[in-house]
Amino acid sequence: MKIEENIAAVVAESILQESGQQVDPTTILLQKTRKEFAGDLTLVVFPFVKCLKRSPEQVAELLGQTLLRQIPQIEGYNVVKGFLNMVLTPGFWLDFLGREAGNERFGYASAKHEDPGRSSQAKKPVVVEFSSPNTNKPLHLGHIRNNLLGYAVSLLLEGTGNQVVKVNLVNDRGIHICKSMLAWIRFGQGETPESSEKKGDKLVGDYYVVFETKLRQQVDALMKDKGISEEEARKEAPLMQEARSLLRRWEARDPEVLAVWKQMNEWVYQGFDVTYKRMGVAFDKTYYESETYLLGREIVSEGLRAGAFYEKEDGSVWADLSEYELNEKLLLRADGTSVYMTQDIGTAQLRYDDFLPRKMIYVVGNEQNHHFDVLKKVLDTLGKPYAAAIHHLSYGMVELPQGRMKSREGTVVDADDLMDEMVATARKTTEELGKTQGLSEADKQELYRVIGLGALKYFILKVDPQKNMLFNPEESIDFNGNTGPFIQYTHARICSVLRKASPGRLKHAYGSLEGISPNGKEKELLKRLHEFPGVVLEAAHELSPARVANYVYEVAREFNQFYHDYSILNEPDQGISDFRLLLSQLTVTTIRNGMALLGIDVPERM
RNA sequence: GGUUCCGUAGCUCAGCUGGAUAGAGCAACAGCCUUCUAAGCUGUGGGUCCCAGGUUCGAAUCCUGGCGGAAUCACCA
Repeated sequence: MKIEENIAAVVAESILQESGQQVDPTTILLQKTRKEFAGDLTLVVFPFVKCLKRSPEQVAELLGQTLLRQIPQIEGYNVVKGFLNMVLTPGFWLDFLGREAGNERFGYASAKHEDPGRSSQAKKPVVVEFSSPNTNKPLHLGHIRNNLLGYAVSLLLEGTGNQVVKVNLVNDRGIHICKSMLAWIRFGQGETPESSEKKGDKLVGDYYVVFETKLRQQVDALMKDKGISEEEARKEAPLMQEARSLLRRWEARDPEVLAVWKQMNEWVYQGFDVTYKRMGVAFDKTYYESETYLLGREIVSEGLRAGAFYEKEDGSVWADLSEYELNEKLLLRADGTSVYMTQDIGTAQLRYDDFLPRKMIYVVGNEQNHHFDVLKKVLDTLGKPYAAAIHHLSYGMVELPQGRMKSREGTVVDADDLMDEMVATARKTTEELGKTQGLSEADKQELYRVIGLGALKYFILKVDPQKNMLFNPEESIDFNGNTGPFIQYTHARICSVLRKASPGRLKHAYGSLEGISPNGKEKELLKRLHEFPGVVLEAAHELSPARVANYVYEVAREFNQFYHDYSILNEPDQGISDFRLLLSQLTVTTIRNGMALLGIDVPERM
């Protein structure tokens, strides 16, 4: 039993004895003692003063005495106002260290879905959708946040015992890809990634820009010549009409159009693969909108027959959600073609049929909050059992100093470029510090990659997903302070110490903890490490990798303070030296596992 | 206009289900490398936690109302 539970039980019992009243277990609030007070755990006694009819100090004193008597791991206490600060025995902390220092999986939970004793519900997987790119443009900084967040959340859920299925939903059809196709057909002269030595997604993205540029010219001319509004001009522009016609031909399965479409998407996927691989993300399954929208269309038609939806005179199909304050929502156009919502209805069903998940998490920007409210309601209206299983993990936008990224203003931060820059900065900084002697060229390249990507990933993941975040391209991402490289550096530093310890030292050290009394810094660090499994659980529960990121930073900071003040290997007292070695060992595991849960690698040297 | 989210130091961000004197980093300034990696450590300055009420023994945290910002309310995705 955890000591916190033990204390809570004694407190509840004690209050029952004194007052005859049952206390609400949630009012027994144990927190770690603040640094400026003596003690390890603090109980807030204010909630109990009323029923015990005594002053806060008296209540704290009473509970303190009882706890001291009944719980052997408590060796003392002090009372400050309504706070009871308890001091745990060195033995408690040393037991913890001895138990976990050799545990490579410290912080991870056992796999619940493989546990035969678990309920069938707990064994069901969680599906996490992220990335979800369009095939007309390369990935940018916004996608980076999405991918890193989705991947880290998947790792967190896996790390806490869930079976996770990572899925990508590629939006490979629609007017946007037709625009790229049209521009390529009209102006491309057969250009291919091979002929131009461009990444496939970049090539297709460039034609999207060509389309928009040429369209702009036509629109401007139309507005000037005919004096019509921009909106009308966009509709009338020949290029726009051709793009529409291309879409219709695509939906009609015109072989010529399908061939171009297939070819261009293939180029894009090859490009995306390179980017995903570099980013370090991967998927268990990829859905394509071109393969799911038909199912969505069927489900909507069924819903219409069943009376869940209604048809307008022009033949379009709508859901009436006005009773939920959500207005009406189009589900099928008059010409029978589908919209985004139609497609999402289809994929939800497909996903449910494929995996029977207990939860379906969608990592999608907060600009789509409304879309998911509607989706859940529509599925609910259809009586779909999985409507309640849908969870929109809504995250904030990445903004630039001048606001959102706008392709028209050329302020989009390209994912590949950004990763290149980060790695280049990592190389430059590392070379300046000159600590890589003895590393092969390949090792060095790998190190630059690990540091550059670590800096980028940590920068993104340390921010609470819900919040918008700012990225300033003018200032490169920092490598000092609360950053990925700082944490990686701390890891490398500890590895260096562990390498220098004579072989077999660690094993021998487990036996020699008896009689050690950790000093202030050591205990701070131990207490911090003790929190790790709880932090991981909370982070998984809240789907917030930021919790882990900020925690790991605290660990690294506290280790560096300890490292600065005390010697590990040069400590003359063998017992203390062994203890510090184990402390370092557990710290390195915590950093490595914590970073791994974020999808960030840590180097052994840097 | 309706709905949702956000507002904490000059800047970027923490602050867990309400708990003690609100914390880091960056930037600025001042120190610390013949000792296990100085991408480190220490110190100084820096706050009306947007504002006003309310609930509470106790509010940055919860409620109400303002103010400011963002998103959304598409036959775009």
